[in-house]
Amino acid sequence: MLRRPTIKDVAQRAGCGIATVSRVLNGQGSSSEQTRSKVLAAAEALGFEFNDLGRSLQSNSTRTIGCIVPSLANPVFAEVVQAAQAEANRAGYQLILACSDYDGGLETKAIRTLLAKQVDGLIVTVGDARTSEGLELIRAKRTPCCLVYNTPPDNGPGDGFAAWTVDNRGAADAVAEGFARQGHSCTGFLALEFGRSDRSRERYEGFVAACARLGMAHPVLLEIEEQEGRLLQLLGAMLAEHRGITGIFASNDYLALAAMKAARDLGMQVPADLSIVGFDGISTGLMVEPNLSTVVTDPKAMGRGAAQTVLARLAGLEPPGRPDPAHTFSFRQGGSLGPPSAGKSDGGEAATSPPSNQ
Amino acid sequence: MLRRPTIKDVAQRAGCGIATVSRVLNGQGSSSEQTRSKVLAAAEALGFEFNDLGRSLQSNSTRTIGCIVPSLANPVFAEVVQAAQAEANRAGYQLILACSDYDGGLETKAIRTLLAKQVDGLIVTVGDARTSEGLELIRAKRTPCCLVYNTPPDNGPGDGFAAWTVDNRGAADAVAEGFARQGHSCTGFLALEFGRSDRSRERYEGFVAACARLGMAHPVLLEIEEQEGRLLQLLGAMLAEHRGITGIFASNDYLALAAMKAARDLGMQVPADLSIVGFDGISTGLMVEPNLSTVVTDPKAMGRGAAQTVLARLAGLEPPGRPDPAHTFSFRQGGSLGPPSAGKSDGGEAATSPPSNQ
DNA sequence: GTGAAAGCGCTAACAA
DNA sequence: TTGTTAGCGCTTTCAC
Repeated sequence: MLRRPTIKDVAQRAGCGIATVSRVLNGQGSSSEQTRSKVLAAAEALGFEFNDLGRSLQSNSTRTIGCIVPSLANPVFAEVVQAAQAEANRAGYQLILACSDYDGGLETKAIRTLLAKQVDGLIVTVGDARTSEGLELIRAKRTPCCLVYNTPPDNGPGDGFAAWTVDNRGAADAVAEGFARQGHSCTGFLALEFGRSDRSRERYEGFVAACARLGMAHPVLLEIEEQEGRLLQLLGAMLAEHRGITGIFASNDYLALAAMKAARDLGMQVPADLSIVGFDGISTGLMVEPNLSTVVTDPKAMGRGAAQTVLARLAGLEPPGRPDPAHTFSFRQGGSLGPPSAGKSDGGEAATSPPSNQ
Repeated sequence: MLRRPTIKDVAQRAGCGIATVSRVLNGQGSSSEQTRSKVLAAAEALGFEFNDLGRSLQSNSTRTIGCIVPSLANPVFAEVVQAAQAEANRAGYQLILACSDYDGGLETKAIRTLLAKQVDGLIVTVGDARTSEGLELIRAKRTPCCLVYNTPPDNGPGDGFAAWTVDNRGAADAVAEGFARQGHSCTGFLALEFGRSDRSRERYEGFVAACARLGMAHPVLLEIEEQEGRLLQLLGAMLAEHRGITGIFASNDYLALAAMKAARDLGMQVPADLSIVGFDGISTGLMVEPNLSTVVTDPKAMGRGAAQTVLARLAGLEPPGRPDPAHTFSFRQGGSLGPPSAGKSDGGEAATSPPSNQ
């Protein structure tokens, strides 16, 4: 027989009813030592394991939490997921993961699928909390949900959702101040999935506002279109085009590291010819020379916090308190941020490489 | 009413039977334009969505594939997962992910859970394919499964499993030859989760054998116990203890990068005082100075291949052919591997840390 | 073209 | 202590 044994098979073999099997194997209710051992023996002999489908259908709970992040390629989300999973497991829940690949369509589809699978809760980073269709679905179904790294807007689908997030604007402010302190004025904001990430947008907007406040030039938006191998070339071309810039704020550390490499390949010195600041605080940033200046966040705490929030709601308990926005990040000054070299700070061009004249 | 609408509610509202609703909403069987629109309207009005639990229980298929990897912190596995997910989605399957954290107990538990959830197939990297309990469970249940990065042993639980993997021994061979070509003899093998990873073990064994064959000294096994922040310190201490070593083969790129950093902090030059070779070929290895020498693998291809293999079995088709072992990796020579400096090549210890004289 | 009913594997209420 | 039974939401015969 190829069919997996069911509780019925066990009951038959043990010579008892299925309810008895359920009771014994679940350790609930009472049973005589007699039948206990008979059931145990039968289950063992058959290699019986419960089928969660039946159980979940009956109990109206899957003990499962869905998790959706844009990508696992970004170690930040990998950490969020790992931390959330650890927390969920501790509470006897299983995490089901899906990636949206920064694609709104996939995001909606993934949320729909997880909802159909009757996940008990959801931990989600959406592309844009103001417009996400998926969030509408979650709200309609009233499934407990916590956002991660998204800021819930005052209206739109994300409104009213719990969230563990980073104060992107405050962080961008700190970065702008870092640049100002070193005497930079002409800066750029480098982003990869800009327009598909509300985090990126918030960081950019915050940076623009802070630069204005500090009397610096309006930052240039440096948007990278694709990836896959060509990233360094694209970055190189972009840097070559914007020689006037003395400082770059990258929307994540990976991009920042790539920019450092691209600059080096162009014969530029970091930070003398170009200062670079990242975002996230991934550990690799500490392994390069010079160290990466960056905004350090705590993705583990975010993942854990979000999981606890959902878990608490499932258990009918008070959710954990969230950190003060000002403590959701810290600015780490590293070697990649320094004063611009004399020739560059006043908008001139010290490092002329091919011929250029801005 | 808080309860989610079921097919029954839709039927009631549309004034028809549940079978009709099922047919209309699934687009199967025939139905009059009349009832069609009535059902559609009712479903729309109620915001009805199917509950996969009932469907799966009935159809004996969840259109779900389980995936278990040791950790997402290693970008290699993150890529495997992303690729496998993309492939599964293309075929209308959803990936359910779990991480074992390099813990055998968690690994078994995760496999048990996924099996109980009735995943249709499994894509798995286990700690050790020779001893994994989880693989026994999978085999007992006859769930289609493909290993990734594990080598299926000739006996033990993993025996007979399909696998997409890297020729670890061959790769270790190439690394040893790389060291030999540069004149190294005293080397070390650096590993983090050694003993919890059969990949690591195979790489080490292959390296030992190759060094012997090439007339080099027996490599020192440099095992790191914990992580979390203290990694660089531990590495530093370890490097300081083994000054005689001129080359290190790290079991993954992250460790290799960390070792480069630790060496630099000790005032050592890479590669003059210490050559370093990694494993995996993550992109960050190209962003440091000097470039990381490493064994480049193709985790995306592994994930995709494993998914295709499982999917093919589910569809009753021929699985895709796997690559020739010799083409599962390529050795990339980078700046982190060079000839040892004169003072060090003959086993002495020229570089006595702080004060140094080469 | 349509609906009644059986049944997927399980739990829980109720009877015995 | 134990077995019978209803029913979770769905698909799928099989009559009508």
